[in-house]
Amino acid sequence: MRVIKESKERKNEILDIVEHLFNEKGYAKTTVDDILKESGIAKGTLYYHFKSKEDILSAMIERQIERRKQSIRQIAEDKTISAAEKLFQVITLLSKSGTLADGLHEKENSELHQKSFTRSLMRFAPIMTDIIEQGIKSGEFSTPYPRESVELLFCASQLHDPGVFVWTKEERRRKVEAFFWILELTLGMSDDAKAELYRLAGISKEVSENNG
Amino acid sequence: MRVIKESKERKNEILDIVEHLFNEKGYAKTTVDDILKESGIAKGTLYYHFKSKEDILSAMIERQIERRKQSIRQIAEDKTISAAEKLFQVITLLSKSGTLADGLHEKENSELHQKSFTRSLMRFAPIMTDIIEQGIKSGEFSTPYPRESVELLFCASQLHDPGVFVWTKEERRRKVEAFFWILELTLGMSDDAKAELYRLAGISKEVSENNG
DNA sequence: CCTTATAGACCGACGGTCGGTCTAATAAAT
DNA sequence: ATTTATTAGACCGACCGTCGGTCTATAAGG
Repeated sequence: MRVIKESKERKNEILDIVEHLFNEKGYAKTTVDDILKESGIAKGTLYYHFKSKEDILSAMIERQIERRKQSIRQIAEDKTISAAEKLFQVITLLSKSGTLADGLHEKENSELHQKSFTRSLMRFAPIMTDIIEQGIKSGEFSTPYPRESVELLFCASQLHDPGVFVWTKEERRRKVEAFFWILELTLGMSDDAKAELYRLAGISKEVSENNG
Repeated sequence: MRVIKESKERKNEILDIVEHLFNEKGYAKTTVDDILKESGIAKGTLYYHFKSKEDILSAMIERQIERRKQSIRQIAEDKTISAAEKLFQVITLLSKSGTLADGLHEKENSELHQKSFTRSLMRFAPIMTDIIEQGIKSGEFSTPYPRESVELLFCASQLHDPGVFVWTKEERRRKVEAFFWILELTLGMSDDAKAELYRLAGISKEVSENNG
């Protein structure tokens, strides 16, 4: 019965399970006993590793963010592609599965959503700002407020999160269009950069369509 | 002890009290018993008028939104001022006391915040879009996406909500600057409109300074 | 004028859920 | 031998929500 694992390993195991549970039933509706049942550990064990249910949530979000941060950083440091393409890749990455946790169409997940949103912005914005500044140096972009533009775009992405707002197909199409339009405008994209963005967006149109 | 009132009246009385309590302690940390104690009614009475704690939250938010909607509509229908000034007045109105409820510097108010945010956007955006379209007709603004621009600006206002993000004074200054810059850009403001906006923003600079 | 009835507002003890604590025993690792 | 990880689950207390019953007002019937 008794299996001993390193704290790190056990923690990750628990986080795997709550990630699954929270995304399925939502944070509030997942009880601690659910987590226990699913992971087959005792209550004492859970509270040995985490100090509260919310602590588990924070840890899960932090882990998710850290993973994405690595992916984003990798894109940002890629020397073989333009800033415009980097930006596009990051947007694609983030729009996959909402900005945050997977498929929480549920309301009531405000805690998860809110926490994930603010933490993501704080952690991703600096890297994305780097990308914009690379683009400014290379002449692709031109804006007096790179950081603030990134933050704005980040906020705007909430509009496309089906867990927050529900739109019709047509509304969604318009909103995606508008998003790209605002992107060009606020970043002051050069004609070349625009062309590249549209080329990329054209190729993988699924991005905007999967997102509902 | 027993005082009998009409349902409407009692409901409003309760909503007055929860408005106060939720803004002071937050939704999650306010217990139903707190509401009872503060309003001097019994539990059964509360649940006679509302079906759940969350129902109370919804009702409170709905009432707040309805009030603001009246104010915004009034501004939108004012025939004596320009669209630029209308927009400015609406922004001022909304930024007063955050986008939503007053002074919830607390985290953990995600429920209140989230609900209020989405409901506000859905209810206010149409009226604000009207204002933009008036501005387009009068030549003050020019944009292919009036509705989407409004939504974007609305989302962006979260960045200035001290209950969501905490910035230094300098950061906040920059963000307000950036906000106005993006406003001009996305709405395609004419030089006249820009000038008017800056005149108005200059006069009541307190707006951006009170907001922290 | 005096009962009787009906409805709607009101009451508060109680039930059930859920997060979190505590204890006491135990096994593996160092 | 001490520390670290684990187990099992009884127990606690805070909370939300329910339920049976009560009070008041107004109206109808005698």
